[in-house]
Amino acid sequence: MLDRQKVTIQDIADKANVSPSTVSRVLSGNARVVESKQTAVLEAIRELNYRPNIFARGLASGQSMTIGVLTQNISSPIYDAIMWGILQNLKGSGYSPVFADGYWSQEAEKNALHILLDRHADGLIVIGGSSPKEVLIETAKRVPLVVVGREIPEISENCLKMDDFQGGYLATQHLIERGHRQIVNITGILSHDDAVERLEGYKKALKEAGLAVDDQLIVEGGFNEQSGVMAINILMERGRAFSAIFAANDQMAFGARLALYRKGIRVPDDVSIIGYDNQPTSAYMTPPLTTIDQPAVELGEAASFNILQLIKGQAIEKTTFPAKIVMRESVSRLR
Amino acid sequence: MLDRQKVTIQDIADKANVSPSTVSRVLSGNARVVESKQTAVLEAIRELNYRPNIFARGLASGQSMTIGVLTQNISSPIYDAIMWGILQNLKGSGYSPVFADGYWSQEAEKNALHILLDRHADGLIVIGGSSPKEVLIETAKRVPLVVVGREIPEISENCLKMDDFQGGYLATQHLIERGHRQIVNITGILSHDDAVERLEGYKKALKEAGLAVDDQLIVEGGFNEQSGVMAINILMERGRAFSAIFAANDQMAFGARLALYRKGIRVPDDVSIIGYDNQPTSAYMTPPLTTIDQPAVELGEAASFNILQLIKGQAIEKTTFPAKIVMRESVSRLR
DNA sequence: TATTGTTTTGAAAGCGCTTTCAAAATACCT
DNA sequence: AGGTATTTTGAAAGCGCTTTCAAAACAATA
Repeated sequence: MLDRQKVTIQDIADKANVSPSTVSRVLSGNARVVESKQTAVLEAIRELNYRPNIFARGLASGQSMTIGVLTQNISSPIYDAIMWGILQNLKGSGYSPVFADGYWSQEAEKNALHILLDRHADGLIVIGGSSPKEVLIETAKRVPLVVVGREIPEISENCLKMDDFQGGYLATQHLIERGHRQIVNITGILSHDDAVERLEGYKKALKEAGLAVDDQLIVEGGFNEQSGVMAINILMERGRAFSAIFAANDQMAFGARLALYRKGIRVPDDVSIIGYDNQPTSAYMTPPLTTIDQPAVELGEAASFNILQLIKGQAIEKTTFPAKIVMRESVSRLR
Repeated sequence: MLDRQKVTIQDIADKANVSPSTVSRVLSGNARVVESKQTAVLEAIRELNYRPNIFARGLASGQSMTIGVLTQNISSPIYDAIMWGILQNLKGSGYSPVFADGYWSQEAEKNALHILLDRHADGLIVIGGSSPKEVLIETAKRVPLVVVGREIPEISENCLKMDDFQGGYLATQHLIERGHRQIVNITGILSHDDAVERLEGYKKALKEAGLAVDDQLIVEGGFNEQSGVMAINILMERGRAFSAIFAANDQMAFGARLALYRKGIRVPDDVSIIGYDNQPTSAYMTPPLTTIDQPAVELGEAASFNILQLIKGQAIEKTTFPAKIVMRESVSRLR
C-alpha cells in the first residue's frame, strides 16, 4: 500500500497516459470517456491506491459532498434511531454525514451550526434543539435544510415531525379503554412543542370520553427519570387519587415506576403506567412498559431523502409519521 | 450579515489595506504583525463577517485541524460519556471533532476509518470497535492515533483502557463480602477483551475467597437485555442453585432482573444482582441497580489530551482508570 | 550620517482538484 | 472522397488559502 497522501491525480494521469482532466472525468462520471482510457485510469487508481484529496475537490468544485447533521445529545435512543435512518438513506448517495452536537445548549448549538456551515455542508439536517427559529429560517435561505422534530411555520415544508398529538391521544385513550378514569399526565418540558402536543392529545382523549381534565392530575416533568420520581411525590402530596399514569417519555415512566415501588404501590396491580418513546430498555422494565412507539427510523430516512431531494432541487414530500402503541405489561384493566 | 461564501481573504486584505499574506498571519497568529494593521484586519474581518474557507486552508496547509473520532453505535450511554469527555478537552484547542460511526460492524468501521482518513483528520481517536488490530497498527503509522477501550500490545502507548479486570474483581468481591457463595457470572461477548477481563476479575475474586469457579454458573451473554433474559433461562435449566448474579453490563442485568420477575424470584430478597457500567437508567431500575462505575468522562478527556500531545509531538501519559462500585439496592446480605 | 542588523511586509508560487474552452479525433452525411 | 456534426481530449485557468523569499521599513550601532 503506497502513501495515501502523496498520490495525486497527476500521477494517475501519467500512469494511464491521459490528462488530469480525463481522470477527473472518470472519477466524477459526468462526461464520456472512451472505454480503453476508462479502464486504464481505473487500473492506475487501484494500483497506486489513489484517494482524491477532499480539500482540493471542495475548493475547486465548491461542493463538499457532505450532509451536516446537527444533533442533540447523541445518547438518547430515539435520536439514535433517527440517525440510523438518516445514515441508511445516505449510503450510496455519494454524500457522507458530518456530525456536530448541540448538547441541548443554545450556545453549543450555535457553535455546531457554524462548524457545519464552515465545513460547507451541502445540506443540513437539524434534529430537535433549541435554536431560535429565526436562525433556522435564515439558515434555510443559505443552504438546503431539513428540520426534524420541530414544526416551524415559516419553513413548514422543510420540517419533519412525529405526530405527538396523536401519540398523546393514543396513550390516554388506551388507558381509558382499560377502564381508567383518574389518569395522571406527567408531561415533558412544556417549553418544548412535542411535550405540549402530547399533553393536548391527552386532554382531547379525556374530553372525548366525557372525562374532566383535572389540573391536579397533571405534573410537569423534565423528560428525565428523576422528574418521574418527583412527579409521584408531588402527586402523593396533592392527595388526589389516580389509577393510571401517562408519562410523556419512558425515562419519566421509569422514575415514576421506581417511586411507586418505594411506596409499596404495585405496577400494574395498583397503578398502571404507559410511557412514550419505546426506548429499547423499556421492554425490560419490570414489568415491561407499555408505551408509544415512534417511527424514528422512518423519520430519519425521510429526512435524508428530503435533504437529497432539496440538494438536487427536486420536490420533497411531507409525510406524517403516526405513532403507535406497544402493549406490554404495565397497564391493567381496571374493574 | 453578508454572504458567508463570498468574502475571501483578498477582500479583507483590500479593506484593511494590507496583503493577503498579512491577513493570513493575523489569522494564524504565527508571525508578528504591527499593531495597527492587526486591528485593521480584525476590524475588517468582523465587518465583512469573514470565515476562512476550510478547503483552501486544508489544501494549502495540509492540515485539517480536525480530530477524527471513530465511534461505535453512538447511543450507548457509556460511549456518550467518553465522547463528552473528548469534546470537553477539545474545546479551545483549535481542533474540532469529526465523527464517523462503525456501528459495531467491521465493514462499516473500515468505511468509517476511510472517511476519517480521507478527510485528513490530523489525529484519530478510535473508540472500541472490532477493527483487526493490524489495521490499527498500520493506521498508527500514518497518523497520530489513540485507541480507547482496547489494549493492543504493539501500540500499547496509544491505548487507553478502563481496568475491566479490577471492575470484575470488585463486583464479585462485593457479592462475596455480602455473604454470597454461589455467584453467577453473565459475561459479555467473549471475543471482546473487556468481557474476558471482567470474567477474569470474577474468577480471581472467587479464588481469593477460597471459592471454586463453577462453569455451570458462567453464561456467555451478548451485552444486551435479551441475553440477560436468556441467561436466566439457561441457568434455571441447568438447575444449579445461586444467590447472586454479576452481569457484565447493566443491560444484561436488566434482562436478568426481568426474567427473575417473571419467575417470581424477588430481587434482592431471593437473588442479588450487580451490573456493570452504571448507565443512567440503572439508578431507576426497580430496585435501583448496584453496579460498577467506570470513569468514562475522564477516559475521554485523557484520550483527547493524548491525541493533542501526539499531534504536537509531545510525550503522552498512560494513566489507568480504576472502576469503582456504586452501591444501590439490588444486592442484599445473605444470612 | 553611513552602515549593519532586525522586523515587518508583499509578491508569487503552489496545494490538488474541477471545469471551461478550443483543438483533435471520430462519426455521419451527401 | 470531402465536408460537416459530434464526441473525446488536453491545456490552462482558477478555487482561496499558506508559506517561502526577498524587498522594504525601521532600529541600532559605529
